[in-house]
Amino acid sequence: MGMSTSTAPAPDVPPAELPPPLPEPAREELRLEVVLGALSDPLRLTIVRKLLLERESYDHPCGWFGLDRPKSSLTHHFKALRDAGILRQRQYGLERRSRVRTEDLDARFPGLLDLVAAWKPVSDRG
Amino acid sequence: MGMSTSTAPAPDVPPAELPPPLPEPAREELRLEVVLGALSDPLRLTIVRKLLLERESYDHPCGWFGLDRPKSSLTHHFKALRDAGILRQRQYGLERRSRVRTEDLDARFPGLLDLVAAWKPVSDRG
DNA sequence: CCTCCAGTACGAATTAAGTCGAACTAATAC
DNA sequence: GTATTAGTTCGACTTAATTCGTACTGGAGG
Repeated sequence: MGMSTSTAPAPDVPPAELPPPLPEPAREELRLEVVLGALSDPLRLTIVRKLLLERESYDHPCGWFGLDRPKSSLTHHFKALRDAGILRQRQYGLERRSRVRTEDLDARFPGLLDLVAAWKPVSDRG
Repeated sequence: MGMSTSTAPAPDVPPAELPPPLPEPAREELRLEVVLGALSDPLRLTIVRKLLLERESYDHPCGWFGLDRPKSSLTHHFKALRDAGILRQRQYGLERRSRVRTEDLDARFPGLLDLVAAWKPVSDRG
């Protein structure tokens, strides 16, 4: 824990100064109907759930999800999630990393993210 | 519970035998993405919220909500809510009364209805 | 410089959802 | 029987969302 220096900007755990978040709605601006609408899509549920379940490491770039869709489609869905206030995205060089705005969402819509984390897509219902 | 007769079918508190529910998905068939999609509409949120907050009396017919929309639009939205598994509807003579499937929804998606009950439309924030 | 790479921006095609009028049905009252 | 009433069904229209190809941007490495 005392090992601070300015030598190595680690790629996964960025040092104190992060790139600024891309434009996003403030916590008070979050609207339930918009958030629910953004989450009513299986692909986007997959994205958010995966971020929730595997967030031990830091933010994740768009390709990390292994989604079999063209890039322009992914841009569209990530933007929908960011516009709804569900994801925060930061630019790290070339890649744009995403994380779930858990604090804001838990504050405004408590319990909602638990539902997303518990969700299972149709293909793997047991 | 020994007071059964066939004399007085009360209009608001129907006796033991209710009309059967209109076709609806079973509890196990409820899908989060479908439920969220159905709730991502302000008018439908209004309907469900109103039912949740003023459910002291029994099921409510479509006109009770005082929604300023043509009847065919209301049919559309009530059907969307029923198909998603959010409302249960029963036919009482001419009118079709609705209630929220609170038990099923609380079982499958705990906390979700609390979010709906706490929702406020844009027009009356602040 | 040029190349590679992650992702965006634009635009067009498709698909889905919402809106609503008009005709209809079915229960109740007369 | 007729009239009224609550709600449906159909169909057409409008609007919004999704999908994705192509062209583009902007940083990193040679």
